[in-house]
Amino acid sequence: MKYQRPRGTNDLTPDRSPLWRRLRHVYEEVVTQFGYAEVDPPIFEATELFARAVGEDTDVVSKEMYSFTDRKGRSLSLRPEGTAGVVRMVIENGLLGGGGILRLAYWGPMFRYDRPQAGRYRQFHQFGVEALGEGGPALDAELIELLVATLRAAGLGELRVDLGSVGDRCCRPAYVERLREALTGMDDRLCPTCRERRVTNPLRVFDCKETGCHEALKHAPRMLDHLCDDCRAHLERVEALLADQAIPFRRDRDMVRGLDYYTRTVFEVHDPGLGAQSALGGGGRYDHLVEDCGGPPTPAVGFSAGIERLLGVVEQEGALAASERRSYGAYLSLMTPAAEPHAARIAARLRRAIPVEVDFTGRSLKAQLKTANQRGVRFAIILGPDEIDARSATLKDLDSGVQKTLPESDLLELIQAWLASEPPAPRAAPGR
RNA sequence: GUGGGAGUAGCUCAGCUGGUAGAGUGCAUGGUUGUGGUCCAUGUGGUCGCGGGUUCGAGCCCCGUCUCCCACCCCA
Repeated sequence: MKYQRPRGTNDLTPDRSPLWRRLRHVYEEVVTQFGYAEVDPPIFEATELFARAVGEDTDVVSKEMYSFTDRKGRSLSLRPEGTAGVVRMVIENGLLGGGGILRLAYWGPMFRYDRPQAGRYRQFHQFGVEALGEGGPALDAELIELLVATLRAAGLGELRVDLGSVGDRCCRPAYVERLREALTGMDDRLCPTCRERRVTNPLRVFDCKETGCHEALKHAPRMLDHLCDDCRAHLERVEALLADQAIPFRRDRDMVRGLDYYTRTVFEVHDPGLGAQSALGGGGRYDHLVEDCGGPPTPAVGFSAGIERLLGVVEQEGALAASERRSYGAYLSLMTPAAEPHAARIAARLRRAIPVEVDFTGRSLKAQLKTANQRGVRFAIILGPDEIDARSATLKDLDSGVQKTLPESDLLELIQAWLASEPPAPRAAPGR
């Protein structure tokens, strides 16, 4: 094979696109029901935006970005996550002036140079929401509820919500100091990178890849145990609201998310049946990001969810199984090229009501009907020399095998009559 | 970034101790003069991922490389 797709990318092939479209539809429905408006920032932005928003020291920024310089020497990067772009858009377009909560949703491709694995790709897709302008815990709970609602609407049953808090500007500095002290005590057991992190960004030691560091950190102090009163109250309020909505969750003291901008609430949703890459979505509060990016002080919360992973679970569990087949469509079989004008005229008329596919191949009628059957359409329309002469068409119901030749002007009427009455037997093959 | 498994027909896979590449499915044609799904017959199908090496001879052994899968880790 001469060309293959770049490592870690996927082709959305026709057999999977119907399911993809149904997920997209579920996302649109739920997001609309919760009052979120869709936005779509570009898939590349100034590298600096991501470095600033996500954090220079994070894995994502330091080694997973697809960065390039354009023809004028500017450094740009394919977006590794969605929040930074949305925040930039909000500030640049002055969307915060409206009062009330600004509720936004997005869906699109993200890029991270990572080692591919089941459920982990270099180009992957996320949908997510961002809610700006309100700092109270009720909004955090709403987002978790929205995420869970979407996953349930996609047909998932068992879900696990992990909840934590990374503190705020009141309690985090004190905790970081405490952590730094603890790290100093175990200096000899840390890798060189972590020894450096101890000075620059102690929180990042928690996502070190070295097994030795992992062991050493088992008993390091956790943010969750050192929250200030406000942060603790916030977390407990979120938990109470979730309990009230009958959303099962558990506290996760080890949760440290890979992006620097989070404050207070952080959460992830997992599917227990998924294996190593079990996180379907995650997010949290980011009360200072808008300000840090040059906007007015604005508290906010957001999350994103991985569509490929969701698709995997949906396929695996057979949820959303009913296929999107064009059971009401028609397949036009031409027995001679002379029927082409006739076919075009009929197709144009029928397409106002039903999907129509025309077979121009000149193959045998037998072969064309076989294809019609595979397409899963209800009707075949046969156009041969007799039909051309009489300006008629032969309509065949592929479910019952019944067929009738009639003037082309009466075709649509008969199709609609046949559609109104259920076919005698259930359809044999589901087609695609 | 680390470790393990795999790559053979469009698809799913078999291929012994190194000795002339197989099955199922799909596709095509026929059994049917202009009629699908089931069945039968016949046919079509290959850079054995790519590059190098060992050998009289490599799908099989060795080295390199690419890709996929699984796990660690991280996350979506």
